[in-house]
Amino acid sequence: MMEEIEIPDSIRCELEEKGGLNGITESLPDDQTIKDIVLVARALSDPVRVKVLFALSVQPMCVCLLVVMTGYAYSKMSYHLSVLKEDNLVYARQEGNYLIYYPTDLGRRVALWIG
Amino acid sequence: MMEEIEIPDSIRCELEEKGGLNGITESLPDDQTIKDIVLVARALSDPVRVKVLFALSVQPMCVCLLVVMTGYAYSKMSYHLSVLKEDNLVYARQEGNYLIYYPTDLGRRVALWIG
DNA sequence: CCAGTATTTCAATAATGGTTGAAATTCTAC
DNA sequence: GTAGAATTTCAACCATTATTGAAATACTGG
Repeated sequence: MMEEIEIPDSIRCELEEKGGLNGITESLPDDQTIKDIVLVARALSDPVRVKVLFALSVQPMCVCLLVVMTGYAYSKMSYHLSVLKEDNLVYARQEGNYLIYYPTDLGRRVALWIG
Repeated sequence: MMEEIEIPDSIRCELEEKGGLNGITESLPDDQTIKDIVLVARALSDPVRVKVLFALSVQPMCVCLLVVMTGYAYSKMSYHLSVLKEDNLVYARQEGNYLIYYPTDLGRRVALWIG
């Protein structure tokens, strides 16, 4: 994959100093890292999920509290929790009749991070 | 909005120390902040956009280079650039026949941030 | 003004993600 | 084991996002 391609002079110069397109490509995060970033980004791409992640970082909660907090129906909340869970930002522990959701380490870091 | 709701003891106690649901709700980021987070997250929720943002943070480029770098068609790349642009992570300047894309300050910060 | 190159826009389609309400699951307390 | 509460799952539907190829735009050099 070579640069036999017309590009403006202003760029050609800088680009060659950096090892051309190949040089730049090699300096980028690897595919797995990018995948991980995308997963977290997708989990945060809905306002209720961001809110829930922040809230759980302050205080672990059962679903019934999250339902009251957001005004969402159980099934809707459950869907959004499943997205957060799949992407490893929260996890749940059963306690009696209740499921209590907690942020994972990653979830806590992300919440701090963007807060 | 009150906590006249059944919740497990293990939570009730901690929760009340934190001012109940209302206390927690008030400690969360405001709606505008959450909206901003969601915008950035949506922009990063596709691998090619993440890659492009990183690459531009190393070296501003015309679209033709991004097309070579990714193997994407122009129209596809153009679409993804428009998403990054709308969400204020990149901007473009015309130079002769070329459009050169640069990261915005926000874009640069985000790239550092998640790198 | 003409031809050519770089890029965007558009409309149609495909894919993914979110919402809904009802039914299923899992636990508890009697 | 039955009844009841908390939560998830499911299928159907709606909404948003991504892909495609063709046509439009905007610039350059002659």
